Amino acid sequence: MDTRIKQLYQKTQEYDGKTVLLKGWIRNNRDQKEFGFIDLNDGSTFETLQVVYESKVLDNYKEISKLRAGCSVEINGTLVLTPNSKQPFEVKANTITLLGDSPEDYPIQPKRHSREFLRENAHLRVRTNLFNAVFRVRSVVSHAIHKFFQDRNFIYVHAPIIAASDAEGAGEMFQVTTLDLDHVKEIDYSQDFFGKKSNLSVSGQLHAEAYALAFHDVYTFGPTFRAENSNTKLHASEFWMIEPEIAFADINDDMQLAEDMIKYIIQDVFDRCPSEMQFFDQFVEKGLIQKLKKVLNSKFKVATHKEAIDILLQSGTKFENLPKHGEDLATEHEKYLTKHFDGPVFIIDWPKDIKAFYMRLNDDNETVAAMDLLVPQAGELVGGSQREERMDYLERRIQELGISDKDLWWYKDLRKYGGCKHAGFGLGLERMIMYVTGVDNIRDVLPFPRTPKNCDF
RNA sequence: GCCUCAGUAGCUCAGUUGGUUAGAGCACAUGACUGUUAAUCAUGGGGUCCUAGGUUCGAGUCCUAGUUGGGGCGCCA
Repeated sequence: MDTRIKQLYQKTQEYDGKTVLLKGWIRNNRDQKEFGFIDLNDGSTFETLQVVYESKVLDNYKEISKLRAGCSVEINGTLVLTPNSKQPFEVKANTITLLGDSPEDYPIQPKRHSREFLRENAHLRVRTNLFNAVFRVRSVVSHAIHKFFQDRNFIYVHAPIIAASDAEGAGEMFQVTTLDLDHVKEIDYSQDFFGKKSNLSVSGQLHAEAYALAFHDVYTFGPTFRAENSNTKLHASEFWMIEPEIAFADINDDMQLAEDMIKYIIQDVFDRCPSEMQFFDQFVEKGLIQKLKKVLNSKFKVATHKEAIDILLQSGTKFENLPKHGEDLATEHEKYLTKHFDGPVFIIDWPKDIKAFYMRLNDDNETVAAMDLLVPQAGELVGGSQREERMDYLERRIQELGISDKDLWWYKDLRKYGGCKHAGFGLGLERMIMYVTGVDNIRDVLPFPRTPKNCDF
């Protein structure tokens, strides 16, 4: 039975002097006259293992010394402690067998590559330190999110991925159809698969609300699709979102939940990915660990939209877009605000005209109980609101915004039957990973990113 | 969608005012080396200078179009 390198790091003393069988990929191979060193990675951990091999032990020494980065090998050897060396232990090989060769044109070399080059080799880039670390953290963050909610008795809801309603008024959607578009002359949606026009989901929120009004506390966690022609470091056409929804709760409960969740995720990544975090801190964003520790130990700031605009107006900064009461924040405004507050900041009480129909109208009749959490680098990390639970208010907003409500009858039923105040938010998984790792491009935290004009792999 | 920058060896890049045979580091190949760890040292091979067209005695360099990628902004939970 083969051993994983992670086990060797976890129980080094137990393996001292023992024979182990390892399978993995060569990261680097340095040979000398009578002996050589292989840096082996088997994917079980960020760390590599140094394997020492000697000509007097291996009968295939010459061949092994020629193996290049990328080769997969099987190694039978003995673990020895090396307390005086750079690495705590190494494996002295008894036998090394080549399993899969790697020709000299293997794109991943033991050197620095540009992110752009690695994006074009998305199938191989995960073999580098950076992407190995990013995608292990992505897995750990995903698990942390489930742990956080499950520990709090939240129900995990699988919202549908295909939906007919575009009630949210969100942007462009990917259409789903089985019509033979190459031949159909006039499109008749009643002849389409669902008998009506359907799209990939842009949000699971409305469905989550239905389940929150039965389970009290729920969350969704799944892929989301946006067909916007957005070309930025923060936007992808396919990404993952987490959308908790809590009943008998208001906007303050909502913000508290978001803050607790984000801190929980950060702590869990610190606990489970210390090597990865060290790597990010050293090579991706200097001071990352300190920044996140500070976030863990401080209360998130809160400012109303009006206060935020005032701060911008009084800043003396010349913005390309003039900050204005009642209007949305531009990217440069968000950046200024996160710098001003020196950490995550909730912007609350947004003008109703620039927010969605389902957000609860405040008593001033001008603003809604919405909150956006802004963080440096990842921009809008969380967006949420208390939902409008009052039927008459909801119907008025639907009318004001000219939304077709024929698909919303079931959503309104949630108010008609046992309605209650409730709230929720959406967290962009990729933006969370960007924030935690310091990686500043969303295309580098998605395994095979989809963006406009790019659906390779 | 708008603006902007770039494309030179497998990778990262340099390339002067338009001038003779286009360079470096890493990688690769061969060799040296009894503890390397982004090993080191020596030698060597490796180029459709993104594509097409144009200006010129002469284009990697200048012009036009296309294409691919980066960045900024917008759109956007």
